[in-house]
Amino acid sequence: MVLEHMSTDLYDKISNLGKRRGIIFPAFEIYGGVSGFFDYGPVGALLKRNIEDRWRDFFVNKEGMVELESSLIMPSQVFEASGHLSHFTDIMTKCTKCNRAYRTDNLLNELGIECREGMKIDELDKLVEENSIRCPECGGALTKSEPFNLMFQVKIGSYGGSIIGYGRPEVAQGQFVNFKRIYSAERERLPLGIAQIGRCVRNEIAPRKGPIRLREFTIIDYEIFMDPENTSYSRIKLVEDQKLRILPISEQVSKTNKILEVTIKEALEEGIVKNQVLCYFMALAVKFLDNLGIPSEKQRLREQLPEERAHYSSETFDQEVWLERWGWTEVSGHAYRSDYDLRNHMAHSGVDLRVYKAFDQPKKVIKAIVKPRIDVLETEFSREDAQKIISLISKGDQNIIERELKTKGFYELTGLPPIRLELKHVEIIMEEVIESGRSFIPHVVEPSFGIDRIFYSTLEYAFAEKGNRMTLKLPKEIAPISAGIFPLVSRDGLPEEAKKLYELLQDEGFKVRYDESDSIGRRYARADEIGVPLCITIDYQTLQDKTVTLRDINTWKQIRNKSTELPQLLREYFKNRLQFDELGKPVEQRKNQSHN
RNA sequence: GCGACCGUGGUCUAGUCUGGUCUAGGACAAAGGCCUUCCAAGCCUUUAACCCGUGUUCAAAUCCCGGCGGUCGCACCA
Repeated sequence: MVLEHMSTDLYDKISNLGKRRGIIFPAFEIYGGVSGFFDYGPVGALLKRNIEDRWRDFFVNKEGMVELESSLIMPSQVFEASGHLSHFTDIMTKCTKCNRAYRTDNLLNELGIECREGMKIDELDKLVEENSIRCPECGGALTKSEPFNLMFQVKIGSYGGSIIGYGRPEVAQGQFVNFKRIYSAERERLPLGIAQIGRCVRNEIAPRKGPIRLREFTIIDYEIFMDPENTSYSRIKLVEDQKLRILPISEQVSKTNKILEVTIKEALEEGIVKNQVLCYFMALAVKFLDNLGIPSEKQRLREQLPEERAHYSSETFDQEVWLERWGWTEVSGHAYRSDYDLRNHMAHSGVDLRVYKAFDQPKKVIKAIVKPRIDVLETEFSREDAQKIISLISKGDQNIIERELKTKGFYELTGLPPIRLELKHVEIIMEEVIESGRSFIPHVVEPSFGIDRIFYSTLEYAFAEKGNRMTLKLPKEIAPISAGIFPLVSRDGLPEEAKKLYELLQDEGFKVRYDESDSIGRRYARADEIGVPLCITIDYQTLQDKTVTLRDINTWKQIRNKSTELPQLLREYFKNRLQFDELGKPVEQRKNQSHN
């Protein structure tokens, strides 16, 4: 989608506002800036924190789940196990003539030369040479390939013997490496959701699109560990009828791109979404953004095409939001990660990360015991090989060996070379044992949110203009400042009275701002720009009866009530138990008399 | 990383083609004061910019080169 911006668009307006009011702006501006880095100013930091707290409330507190805060820098072993070291490293080649850079494997694939995943640099270069491949753009010769890693590498420790670490490109690995500890601290329950809000770094080649694609950003990764044999989520009953807007693979392949509007119940029944847990949290994600003021009709859940999905994931959806300049933009991803991560950490660390779950009742299980017949083996194989075979049998899954021998008549032992084990080589004894439970690696459903993108989307949907005035119509729950406290004029004791109320509300835990400079209208306008939902004005009547006026950011309506009532009333108002109109008696709109 | 276009106070811009009249003009914003009984009123004062670095020239915001940054397109975004 190509959008022409002859005039300033929403992004321009928001980046101006962001700079002027200390919301969000490019980092290191005094040194010319570095692309891919943005800083949050005083107002932005508050808003971002409120959005994160909102997320906590939705996904952690209300779901009875837990939170983790793990290290940003992790040793290389973590990323060897997670696959990031191989997958986040692109092997690139450059044209010596026009300087264009290519991923060597992509270049080969495009030219119909097959190369398998994880090929070494030498092997790729050899293919380039053998097929005498040159720059597809200008025909120039290509350089030797070099690895380009999207992860920031750091040396841990300063003297010799330091170890290599990386800045995490996602926070999720923290949950996996700490799984065992948290699982036991949380009394060994499944499903167990472990959330983490944290900074991540990726050394992107060419970050663009303002705060949409950053080199340092905040991610919320939420790992929901569950028993693969029980992937139901009881709370789904509560939201069955919620509508989801889904763009399935089929609609993308056929290029019709029609968004299906289905209830959660239908989505699951019709297999549009296969995993119940995944579906539940996607629905919650839609609700969450809706709660931030991003209407659900401006969102969609796009199913990732098989080629864009991670190889271990059987289904992945992106939650996308419509942004004026960039169209549909991913703000969260929802992936079924199977047991991939824990399995790999288990293999690399050697630590058993399986969980044990007792059966309701101990079960009688028929177990096969495969006993090698040493006499037969030794006549057919050398003594050494026979020993190897015996060892391999004992390490293998006896039930599987038994089943294969009985159905196929042989079982292939994975030695080098593979050895064909036949029924005559063993004696099979079926034994009845009592098992009280089973061990397994939990499977994981991962909703993952890009907070900076959600932050920007929230601003875009809150932004409103009235004449030459701008207003951030943020939901009051996430407003950076809850109320502005203004004396109508800066004399006659009104400032003193206003400051009393300011301190009272501060003491009561509200985020409030006091302002007495310029006309009252100008102060309202300033407050509107940073999304202050309520402006409280102290006027001459306050001096007589202690009542103040409250003005609503959206309607400009005013009501009047006693200032001593405010802490209680505001608390209810910000919890959404009271509407603005219920905060006091309406005030007639006044005309400005002084300016006539 | 490649290509095109672009970079002037806090924000938006005029000026760049055709070097000097620009120690840079305007609008809005901001700070201080006066005034002020409800939606950016008015008056006074103040702050404040040519992205960075070379070069060409008597003279550079303006022209050349390099860097950094931005937008768009391509590529990248397991």
